[in-house]
Amino acid sequence: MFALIDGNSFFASCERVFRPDLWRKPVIVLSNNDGCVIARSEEAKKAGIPMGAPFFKISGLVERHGIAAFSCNYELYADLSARMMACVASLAPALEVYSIDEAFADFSGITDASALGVKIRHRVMRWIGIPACVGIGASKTLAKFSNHLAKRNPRFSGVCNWLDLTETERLQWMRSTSVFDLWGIGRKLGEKLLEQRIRTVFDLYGADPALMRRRHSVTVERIVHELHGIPCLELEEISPAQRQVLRSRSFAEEVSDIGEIKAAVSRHAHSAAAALRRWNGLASCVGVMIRTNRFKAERHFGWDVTSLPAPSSDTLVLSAAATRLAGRIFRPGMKYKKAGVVLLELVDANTRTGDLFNPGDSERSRALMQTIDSINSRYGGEAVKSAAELVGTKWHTRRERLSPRYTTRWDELRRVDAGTTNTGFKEPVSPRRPDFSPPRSESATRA
DNA sequence: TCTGGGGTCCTAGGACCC
DNA sequence: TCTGGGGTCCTAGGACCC
Repeated sequence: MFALIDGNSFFASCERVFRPDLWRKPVIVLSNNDGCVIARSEEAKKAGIPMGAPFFKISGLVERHGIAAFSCNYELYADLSARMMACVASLAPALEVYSIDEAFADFSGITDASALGVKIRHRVMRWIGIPACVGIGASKTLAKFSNHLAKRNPRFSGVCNWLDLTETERLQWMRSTSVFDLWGIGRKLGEKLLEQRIRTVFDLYGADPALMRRRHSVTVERIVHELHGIPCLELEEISPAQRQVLRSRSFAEEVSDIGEIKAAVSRHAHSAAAALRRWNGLASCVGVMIRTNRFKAERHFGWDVTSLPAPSSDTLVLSAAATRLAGRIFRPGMKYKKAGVVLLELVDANTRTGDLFNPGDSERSRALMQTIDSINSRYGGEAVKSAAELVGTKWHTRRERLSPRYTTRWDELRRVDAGTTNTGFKEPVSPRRPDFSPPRSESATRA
């Protein structure tokens, strides 16, 4: 038996944790460069904000409905996510953290799964301040589907256990849900299924698994089995080693100066190398991409890869290779809008077989990287950076609506002045959620 | 004016091996 | 005249996920 625990409108909910004045108000979170909508609270959905909408196209709607719009505060979300996962793990030890806002749990052998689901949901709300839903089923796909139902139907109160439903209810829910809403069915597959008159989850449930494999792929066959409660996917408590690290960002403005392009590439190389060192990895290859605005007629997509003499996690080595590539693919006169760095063919530094003639990163390099990492972890990600990154500002990312990193920076802590009248900390105007409201003392402690 | 970022998996086809 | 069978590895492209 599997459970799927999923934070509701996760990024939007994170923005509300320290802003009770925004409870029950429409909230949206924007992608990097304040580009598109990537998270919406229920109220924002009701106001008609579509997922993925470019911000500039909906700014009228935002204005009219008084919607609070935030730049993406990834540092905050990652920290609240880690806290949420630890909280879930306190009740469900066998956990697979599937994404920033969801986790699968092994519920096998649990006598009252629904009660445990309710308990998890309440604890996550009480301890972290994030509303979550729980779906329970005999396969991951059914747990996902149940979670989907729990999110959309108030009658489940946030927890849906497929095993508790009657056969009639199950068929009803499957008949009334589009096949596009299933985990693993995207736009293309959904359209192909539609051509064969497979419209609802029920239609796919009734399809022949072997035929689905022949017509589509083994993944669709698995979904059919999983809908019947035959699990084809296991809980992966230990995530397999990462195969690549990619860092890329759009620029606030178009850039045609090679110095500025190299500054951006250098930044991404530093960030990617730091990510690599976090799990003690080494990269054998480095790739660089630069791209003009994809919505304009004049286009150039530059891309090249190089392999290193020896696998490395040294920021200086990786960044030198990356900026060299950038110089090679750059075309003078083009206006670039995005740059990225990829680290490929990753190996684990602990288990790698060394090369007699190419020892790779020296002791000195390792010590230097360790020092940089500890300074950056204490004073913020970019406290130590390379001089190349100081060139230009057009390539910086636009983030005009950024909230404080309440939980990871001392100087951005939520400030509460006790005993004064004007605290800047507004109590929620509307009543709180009745089943969730934490006791006053606890919410004060959290803040 | 303005349009995101970071991943993985599966399949088909070609190259190559014995 | 006649020209097999079985396998792996790699890559590109497509599709999916959040």
